[in-house]
Amino acid sequence: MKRIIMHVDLDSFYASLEENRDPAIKGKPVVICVYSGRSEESGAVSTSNYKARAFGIKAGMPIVIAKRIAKGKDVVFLPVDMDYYREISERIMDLMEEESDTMEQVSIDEAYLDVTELTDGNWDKAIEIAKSIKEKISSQEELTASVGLSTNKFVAKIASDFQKPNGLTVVKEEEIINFLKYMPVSKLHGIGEKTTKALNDLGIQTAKDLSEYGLKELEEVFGKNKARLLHNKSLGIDDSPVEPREKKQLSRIGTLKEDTNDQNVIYEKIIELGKDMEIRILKNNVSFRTVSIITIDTELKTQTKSDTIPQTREIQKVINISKVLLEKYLKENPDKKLRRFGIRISNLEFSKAQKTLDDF
DNA sequence: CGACGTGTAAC
DNA sequence: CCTTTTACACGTCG
Repeated sequence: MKRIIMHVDLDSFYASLEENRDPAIKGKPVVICVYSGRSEESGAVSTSNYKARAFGIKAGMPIVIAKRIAKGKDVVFLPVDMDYYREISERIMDLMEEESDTMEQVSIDEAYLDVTELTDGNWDKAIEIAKSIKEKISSQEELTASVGLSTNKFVAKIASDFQKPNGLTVVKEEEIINFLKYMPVSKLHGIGEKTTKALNDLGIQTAKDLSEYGLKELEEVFGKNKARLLHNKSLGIDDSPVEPREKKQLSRIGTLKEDTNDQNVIYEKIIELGKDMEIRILKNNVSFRTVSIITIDTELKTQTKSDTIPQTREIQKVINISKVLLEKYLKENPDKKLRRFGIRISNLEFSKAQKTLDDF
C-alpha cells in the first residue's frame, strides 16, 4: 500500500509559548535569545515570532543587530527557557504519537507520523487526523501547527512549510511533480547553502531544472551517491521509513568569557560542561565509548579531537580525556586562541534498568 | 573494518 | 557580530 506520511511543525514554538505564559506580551513582536555571556548583549537569536520576522529579525541573527532593528519599537526580548519548552513539547509529542502508527521526532518542535495503517491508506481519514491533531494542540496548549501530508517524509516536510503558520497542505502522489516544479532547490530539505550555490553555478534553480539535468553530469560534480540523492529529491522520491530515533551522541558546548589558550581557564569550562553532561548521562541511562572535544577558535574554525576507550558511564573519564585532548590541541595549535569549547560522548549504549555499583 | 577528523545540513 | 545540538556522509589511516 502507498504510505501516508504527515509532518507536523509547531509554529514559532518558543515565542508562542512565551506569549501564552505572559499575556502582557501577546500580539507583540517577540524575540527569543541565546545569550552567550561574553557581554551584556552578546549572543544570537534562537526564534522570533511572525511580528518580529516582519521587521527582519530572524533566527541566527546576532542579538545586537536585532536590537538595532528593534530600536524605538515595542519588541520583547527574552532568554530561552529550554526546560519549559521541553516539558510542553513532550506533552504534544505524546498526543501525536497516539494518533499514528509510528512517530519520528525530529526536534523539539517537529515530528513525522506514519498514518498508513491507521487510515487504511485513505486520504480523507488522514486529513481528519491532521485536523484532529491541530485541534488538540490548539485547545490543550493554545498553539498552532503547520502540517504537511504526502506519500513520503521529504514531500510531507516541504508541504508543511508551504503554508505557514497554521497551515494544512496535502500533496498526493500524482500532485508531487507539479507541487515541486517551480520550487527553488534551496527549499528542498537537505539542500543547504553550499549545494544550492553549486547547483546555481550549473544553471539549476528549480526542482524541475534539477530533474532535467543529466544524472551522469550530476555525478561528475557531486559523486554517485549525492547525485542520486539530488535526483530523487528533484522528483520527490524518498523511501526512508518513519522510525523512532535513538540518540547517537550527546554534546555540550559553551562560549568562553574571552578568547583564551589558558589551559586552566578551559579546564574550568570542562568541569562546568561535565556537570551538565553527568546529569544527562544519568537521565538517559547511557554509557559510552568515545569522548570528544570540540574547539572553535577566534576565526570560528571548528576542530574536533576524540579518543575511544572501553565502555564506561563515569563522568570522570569524560573530564580526564577532555583535558588530555585539550593539551594535545594546544600543543598542535600554539598560536591559536579559543572562543568556544565543547565536549561530546558517542558510541552510546542505552540500558533499560538503572545500573548501580552493585551490578559489578 | 573501526577510529578519527572534516564538511554539510537542519533546528 | 557570530548560539546550540545532532546526524550523516566521506576521506584517510593503520
